[in-house]
Amino acid sequence: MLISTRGRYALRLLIDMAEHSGKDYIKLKDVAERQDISEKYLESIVKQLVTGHIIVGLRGKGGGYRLSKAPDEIVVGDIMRLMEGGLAPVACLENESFNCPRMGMCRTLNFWRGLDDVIHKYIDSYTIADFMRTDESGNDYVI
Amino acid sequence: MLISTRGRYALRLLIDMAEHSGKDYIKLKDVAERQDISEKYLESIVKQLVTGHIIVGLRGKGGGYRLSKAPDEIVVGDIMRLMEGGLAPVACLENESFNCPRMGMCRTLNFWRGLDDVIHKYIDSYTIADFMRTDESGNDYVI
DNA sequence: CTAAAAACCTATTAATATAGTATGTTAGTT
DNA sequence: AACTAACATACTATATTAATAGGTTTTTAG
Repeated sequence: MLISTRGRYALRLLIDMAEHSGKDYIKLKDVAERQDISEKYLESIVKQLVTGHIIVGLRGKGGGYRLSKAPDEIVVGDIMRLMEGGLAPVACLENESFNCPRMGMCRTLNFWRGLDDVIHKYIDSYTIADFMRTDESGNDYVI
Repeated sequence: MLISTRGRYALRLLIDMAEHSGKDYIKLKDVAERQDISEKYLESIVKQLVTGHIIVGLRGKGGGYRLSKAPDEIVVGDIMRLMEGGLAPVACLENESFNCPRMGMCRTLNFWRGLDDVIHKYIDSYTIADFMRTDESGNDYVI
């Protein structure tokens, strides 16, 4: 599994926030309810997004979260890399610490790099805006 | 991690077998040594490849394994799907049993399907022959 | 000024997958 | 008959995932 619940939930959360953004801050409780995701689990996801400067939190009564930039500036690839801590399809590409001794002579390394490329290219071609409802018909489907 | 050691090792094993194939059957012990992979662990991988009709085993002295078809007929995508048991990048696409209740209204499903597509398209564009050494210079690199 | 609300923080846990290891048994060759 | 190599089954340590639990801090509203 390349993408875990953290990445998927983060995406749904951000789309939800983008669609419900107005003057007020958005409460996690509301998102959790609408998206049917455990509020407590969402908290840990949201924390990461705050650290990554994707969203901003405001404490206290009347507080909540808001996006730190426009939906069309939030690249899905950035969210996934943030939430999953990298997105390497194979261990060889994950980090420096792996440091495979076969690196220099490996026949398959470039193949994996190519796979890594197509994945990042794809997810970097989408922003949160691409997932938002474009009309007011109440149509929840993206065709 | 989309691809585990099983998928990676299977690929290296098949490339190794393709390059060392002659009239004799290839012994697992030799592949394990050349590739520096535990022979016992390779056994479990090889078992899956036999079941999947990618390679054929011959018991007894002088036995071993051989490819069941030409290297350029062995598609890497088929190997990965066999070894990893599917290759879904997200749980939603994995199997019928997951059966997400949001399937019908999910805003992100098509995005994940697209990701799934680019992954399969990429790995299906390679065969074992693409990894084999083309000259006799002893050059182990694929540029 | 106090109570409520909401973000923020830290620790724990059940379940599952991964990457092997260990110990055999069966079949076929020399 | 001895040897070899595939084939088979069971076990294990470690890590990750997907949460849950229970609390603390900050801020606004009444």
